[in-house]
Amino acid sequence: MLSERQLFILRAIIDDYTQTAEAVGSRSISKRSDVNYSPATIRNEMADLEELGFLEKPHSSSGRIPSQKGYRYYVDHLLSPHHLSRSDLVDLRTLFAQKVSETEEVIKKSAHVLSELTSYISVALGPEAFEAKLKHMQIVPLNKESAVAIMVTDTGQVENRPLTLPSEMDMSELEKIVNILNERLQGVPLYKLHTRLYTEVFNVLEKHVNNYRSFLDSFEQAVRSERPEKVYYGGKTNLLSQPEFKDVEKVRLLLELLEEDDKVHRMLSTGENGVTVRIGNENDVAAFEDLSLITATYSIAGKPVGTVGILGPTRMEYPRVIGLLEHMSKDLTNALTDLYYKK
Amino acid sequence: MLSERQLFILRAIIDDYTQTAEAVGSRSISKRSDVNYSPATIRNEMADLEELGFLEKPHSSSGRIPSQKGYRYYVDHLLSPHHLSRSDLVDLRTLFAQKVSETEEVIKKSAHVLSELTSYISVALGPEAFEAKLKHMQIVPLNKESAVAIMVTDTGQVENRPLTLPSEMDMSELEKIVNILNERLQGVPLYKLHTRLYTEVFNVLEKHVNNYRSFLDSFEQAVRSERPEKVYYGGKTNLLSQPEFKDVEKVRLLLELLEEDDKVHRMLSTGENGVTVRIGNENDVAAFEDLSLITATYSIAGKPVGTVGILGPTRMEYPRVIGLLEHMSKDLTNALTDLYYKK
DNA sequence: ATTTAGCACTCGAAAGAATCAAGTGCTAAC
DNA sequence: GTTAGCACTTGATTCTTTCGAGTGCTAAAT
Repeated sequence: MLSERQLFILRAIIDDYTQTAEAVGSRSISKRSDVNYSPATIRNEMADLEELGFLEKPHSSSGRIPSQKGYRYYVDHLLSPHHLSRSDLVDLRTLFAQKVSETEEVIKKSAHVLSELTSYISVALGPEAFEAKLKHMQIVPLNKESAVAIMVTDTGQVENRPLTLPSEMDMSELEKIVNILNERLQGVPLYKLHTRLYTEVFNVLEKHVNNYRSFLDSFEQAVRSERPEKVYYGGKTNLLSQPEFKDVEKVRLLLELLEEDDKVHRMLSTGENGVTVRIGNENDVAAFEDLSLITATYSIAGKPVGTVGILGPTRMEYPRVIGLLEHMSKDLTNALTDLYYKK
Repeated sequence: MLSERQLFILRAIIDDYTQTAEAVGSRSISKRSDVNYSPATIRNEMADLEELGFLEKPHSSSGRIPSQKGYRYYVDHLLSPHHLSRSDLVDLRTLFAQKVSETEEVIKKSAHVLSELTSYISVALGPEAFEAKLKHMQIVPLNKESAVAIMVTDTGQVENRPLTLPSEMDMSELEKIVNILNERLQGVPLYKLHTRLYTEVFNVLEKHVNNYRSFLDSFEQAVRSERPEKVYYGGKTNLLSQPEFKDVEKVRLLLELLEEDDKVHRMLSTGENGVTVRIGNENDVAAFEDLSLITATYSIAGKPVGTVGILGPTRMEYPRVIGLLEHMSKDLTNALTDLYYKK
């Protein structure tokens, strides 16, 4: 068990290092006005903390920096529930004071504000259209051969897919098909559409439409084609000002990773609900070695649908970032739920 | 006027520097098998070329590098119409051999292929939906208050905007409105929609619909809200491997600029048709000082609608990149024209 | 039994000096 | 007009030196 004083010193070192990015020496802590121990005493404690794995030394005669274990302890045990500063609150409030009219826009803006506020990189996953249910379907023919299928979900998202029409299909027939599709598929989640097509629609179509076979094939393909999930970033360049990225090679590795949306997507959608903190190697990605990722989920009508997060150096301002994300997550949940379920 | 030999030397220096990124000395040129002059002779010519402004020296005792004027001369006068290498052609052909089914996807892929092929950054502007004409309009109500307006253009693009419904509007009325809108607005370019609304639709709506006023207001706003144009990038991190970007600060400036889509958009949409080469400062952007931007436009049915480009170091492989872009521009034009206008 | 002053020691960062290699410009010879 | 020869310039690299911040340990003070 760590003594009161050890806790104090650990916290002091993390706070200091968070700001300066330089190893913290015993003297600089001892000089703080709320400290009455001599540098020597503090050195002894530091040596103990190092032995316990909470601190480490970049080289043998330097000050200490927190280890990953140190940060972990700090986040798990030393973090008082953080109250956001007045100005942070104001910034968040103005964001959500604007009339929210479209999901994508809100997510983008949230990511932007988060990165502005923190000077770190923010990431956001849009709400998964996938689970949403079909509200209305429309097929608009463009010419004899091609058309666009449009699907509107109950959450107001619009998906559109190009479609090839069988050569001998006339307008009235197409209209009939659309009616049948709407009748049979309303309320079906998008990801189930293509299976339902055969169980629900096939035989009805068979009865009423001549050329149903080739149409159905092309339609099924259009419906099936999965959209890769979108990842939104804010302030991708912010980290470049941080001293841990003075090396271009590191920058390249990180930015290359961030361009692979699917990897990032997998990393963010952990399934866990609420705020999650992953420090350094806990991310299982080499490029994140000295980065931490903090994520929070947001929901629509009680169902978690997306994630916002902050990617910063391991020495990031945990309390503030966690506070911000908690708050942002709540605001997003409210705004989106309002948007789709207001009566 | 430059002598035959001067032209040869200028070209040799540019070709060499393009590959090595190191100042070129007289000896290394003289050693080439197709050269019979001694280093001293070449030094004399180099001194003349420098005086004329085509070459410069990083420092007094180093070899020469091409100046911006040198590159400009090279591009304008020294470039033989470039034939693409077999492997480049193959890569492009396989890209367009796949069935093209959606605009955005094609543009994205094109950008990706370009950056892969060149190891530079590729940029692409999607086709402007703005000029396209309305083919069909649909309004899908989500609940009592909100709806989504969907506009399909004759080029197959789908735009959707959220909409607030007046509180006392029933379904039959909405249907009537949609019919009127379609009847009156079909064939109108999207960017003219909101003006036409008042000249064409206002008085008809007045006659047939009770609650037309507040609906029209909200609809007009939805239609007016301009979508910021999208810019697609490929290989944003490619340049980081180039020696001109060993300095993180430069990287930051560039990447920050690239995040401002509107600026990039303006830079790319010059109005000029065909292939354009802008070298270094010709771009009027500080961050592009040692970068060149080569762009080419692509068209749908003869009308230029978008741009693809390559951003690389000034010492880029001009002939190859120009060849690639010319080719890509033609392929894109064909693919997209096919997509929308095939009979 | 803690705490602290004192001091030798360690190590990286910064500054300076020495060396090297590539390349030039100029002069004089071909 | 061309070229060999040579003194000279300059950035890059490597090695030293110096400096300062900080440690660990011992012994004295509380």
